Amino acid sequence: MPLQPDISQIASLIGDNARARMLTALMGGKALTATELALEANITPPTASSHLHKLVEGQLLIVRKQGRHKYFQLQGHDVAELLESLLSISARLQNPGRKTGPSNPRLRQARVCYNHLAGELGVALFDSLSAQQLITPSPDNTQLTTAGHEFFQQQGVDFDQLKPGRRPLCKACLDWSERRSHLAGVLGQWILDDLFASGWAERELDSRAVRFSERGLRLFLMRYGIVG
Amino acid sequence: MPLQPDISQIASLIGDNARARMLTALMGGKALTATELALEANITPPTASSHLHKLVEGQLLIVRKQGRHKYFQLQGHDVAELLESLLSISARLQNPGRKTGPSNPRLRQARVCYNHLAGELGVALFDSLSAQQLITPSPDNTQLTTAGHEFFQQQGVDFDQLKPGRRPLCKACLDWSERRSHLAGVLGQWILDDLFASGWAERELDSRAVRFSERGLRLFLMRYGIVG
DNA sequence: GCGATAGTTCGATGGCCATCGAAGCGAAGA
DNA sequence: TCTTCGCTTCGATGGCCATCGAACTATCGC
Repeated sequence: MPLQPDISQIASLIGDNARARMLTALMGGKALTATELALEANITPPTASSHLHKLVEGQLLIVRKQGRHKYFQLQGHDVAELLESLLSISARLQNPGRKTGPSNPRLRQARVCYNHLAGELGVALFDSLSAQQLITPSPDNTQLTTAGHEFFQQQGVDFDQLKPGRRPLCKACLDWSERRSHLAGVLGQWILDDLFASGWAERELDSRAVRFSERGLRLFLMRYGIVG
Repeated sequence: MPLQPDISQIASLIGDNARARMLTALMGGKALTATELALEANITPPTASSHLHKLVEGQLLIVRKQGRHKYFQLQGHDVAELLESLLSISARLQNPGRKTGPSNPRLRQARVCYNHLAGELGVALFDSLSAQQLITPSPDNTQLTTAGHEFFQQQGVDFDQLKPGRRPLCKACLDWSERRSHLAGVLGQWILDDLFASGWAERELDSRAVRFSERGLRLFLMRYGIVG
């Protein structure tokens, strides 16, 4: 039993370029297969297999076998949060001053952060919900107000079905491009899922970017009272 | 200008055992010299010099030259936060289930987290301030209530002198041993500094542990209304 | 100035590990 | 059953990098 946890183990897992690319690819929230991840990291299947084995061993990924495919995904929210904070710091250090965030406008506007919406729109959503007093934040678990509860119930959220397991309903997640909070947690996940389900937006195939349809964007802004 | 920031650079800096030990040593908040850090990491001065050069280059550390000594410290709060979250995850993964936190009771009870108080006492302090409505937390910058403002003014805080620069006055920091919040930010720093200044506690020489005197502990608990 | 101490530079060494090609394995599908 | 596809295992290769000893520079105390 160590006196202090060994940081270097986990850090060195992320510290390899190929593995880092796999992990950031998995920040898109979708489970990806071994070959897809090999493609993403620009390495051959054998190399990828070795890396993935280590990542699973190190408990950063979990794997699900399905037929002859192997689907990998991030182990959990805390891993996603760690990656997000690494992205945040790296962005700041590598873009000295300047405008923060990715040059790719699509990524900056809206992207998936593990299982919820991030980017300009994600931050705007969070701000709007705060301004309307639908959420009342607290440090560890951001709370939904009674007004917020009512609001989301009207939007079709079944709070009984989103059984409050160990995951918090609401949670503030620091956005690496905007450096402000966006909404994570079960509710954040519901909002993103709902976006896709209602056809207002769709995932881009090979990236974390979220593409809104023109109509979808309009309806999204209207529903959540986002101005600007 | 990269489409996504390169995580692996920073992660690999932390991913070396010797460097990781230096960084965690610097979580104590004190600036340390090159030889002290070499001692801490169990390496010879030349090796340490090479590592420290890389850490400064990578903007994780800043260095201050003083005579023939070179004092190193963490570059800033975000670096400290990144390390803290790494500690948190590593602790969970390496102590499967079981009781969280370090086995060293001194470290568990009270330790320095960069520049503020962490551990059981740090968490208890945060809870007590919350319960007394002296702080009212929000996700990005935890606010001081008017009652809290008054309270700390009585304790001798000169809010004019703690000029609100870019750093927030209050801030919730996730504790890696307790998995709950403790108080960071300018005010968190003031509390720790005050602890040392008033002689209620002192740093242990070679670790992050904070040693309270018997009298100091009693006064500390009383001042901040901590029960238990 | 002269020794002592802090830190660096240099070069050599060694080990770890990412990488790949080739071969193996297992599941799907025809 | 044979082929194809997804993934893994094995072995070999190469490169990067942590490490140290020795020599060097700089600063301090005297």
